[in-house]
Amino acid sequence: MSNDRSYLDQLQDYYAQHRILPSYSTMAGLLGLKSKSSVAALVARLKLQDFLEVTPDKRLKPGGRFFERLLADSVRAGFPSPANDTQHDMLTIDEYLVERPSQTVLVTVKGDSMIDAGIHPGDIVAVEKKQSANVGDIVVAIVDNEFTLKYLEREKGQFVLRPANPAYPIIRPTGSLEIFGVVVGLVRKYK
Amino acid sequence: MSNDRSYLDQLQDYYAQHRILPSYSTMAGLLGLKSKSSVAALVARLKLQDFLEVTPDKRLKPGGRFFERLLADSVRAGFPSPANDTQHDMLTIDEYLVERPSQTVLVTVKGDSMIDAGIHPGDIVAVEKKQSANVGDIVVAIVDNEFTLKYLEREKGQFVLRPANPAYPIIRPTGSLEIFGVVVGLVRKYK
DNA sequence: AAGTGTAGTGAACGATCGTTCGCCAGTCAA
DNA sequence: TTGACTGGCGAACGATCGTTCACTACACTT
Repeated sequence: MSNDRSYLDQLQDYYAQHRILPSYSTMAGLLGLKSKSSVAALVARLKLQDFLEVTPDKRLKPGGRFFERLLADSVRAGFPSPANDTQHDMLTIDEYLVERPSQTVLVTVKGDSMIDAGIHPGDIVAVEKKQSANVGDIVVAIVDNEFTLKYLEREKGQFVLRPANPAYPIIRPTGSLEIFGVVVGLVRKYK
Repeated sequence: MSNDRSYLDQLQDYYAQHRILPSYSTMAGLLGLKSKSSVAALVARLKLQDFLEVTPDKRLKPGGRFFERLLADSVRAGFPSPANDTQHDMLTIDEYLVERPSQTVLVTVKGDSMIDAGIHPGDIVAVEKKQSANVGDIVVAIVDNEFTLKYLEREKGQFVLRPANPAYPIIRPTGSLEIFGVVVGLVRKYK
């Protein structure tokens, strides 16, 4: 039923507060239902719509569509136009950017060698640590014992590091190229 | 023990995958521990360090520091530094970027009118809602009932909206200028 | 060598979990 | 009016949960 929508809303609120899903009985209390079996039925319905899933060990977890926000939320927030392109299926920026926390490090950008890629000095990039990268990726390589942020490109069968700034030279590493990780995200704070 | 750190890493990875915390027994399997009581002890330790908390109904949930990320120095801090002490710089992206959550909205950038400011289409800007802004700020204004992302400038005593792209014209609003909010942050996800 | 503290083990226990089933009330179409 | 459908209720059930406790193994002190 369409009532499921408001139930889902409350679940989303709970999740936003606690970052986990409640048990069936606390769900019942939360949603105003008086029986766990009602909750079970609701959960079954939400699972069918991909709002909820279960882990391999049968624990309840948010599904693919769980983080969809209602258009009404935006409208309520005072948006003048019903532009759906302002929608975000996102709760926190961290979870949006970082998929493998244990392998991810934040690095403050120094210098303007990647300025044409929209990466400014002072920006913070999220770097996922791994040795392999694809051509075209923005990578953090280790050159002269320092982090270097560049495009990874291939030139005559060799990997090179290309800055996004014509004032800087392409770096052609002698011997092997030590790659620290791949840039998966960027964060900039203004003011 | 410093081993707790690697346990926490695995917990964070699990959470990033599933968006929930596992039960003690699946934790044991995940971490290579053979007893739930080991997990209980670990959880108790992590709770003391504010990495984990419990909800009012005694469910385990991520704590305040659960989403902290390592902020590496540009000079080779030696990320694989295993035993290096606990005192690394930590940063929580959301707290870093969003200071007033209730007043802040995320908006996806459309068009390339701010490209020279390093704001690309598809990027997400964090907008703090308020009517007042300073000259030089990047603001979200409402023009013709649509959002517009531009620099706020002053020209002959009048406010104007200046794009960061020579291909676009400066917008000189007729009458008053309606400002939706000020851009306080930018987020970009690669790949 | 004895003592102290710190993970980790393994078993037991009551509490809580999510499931299941029968039943009820309202809605809607035939 | 009947019958099918839907959402919710309440109770019962076995499975799993997290806790607790006694014990082992190892690393440091002193």
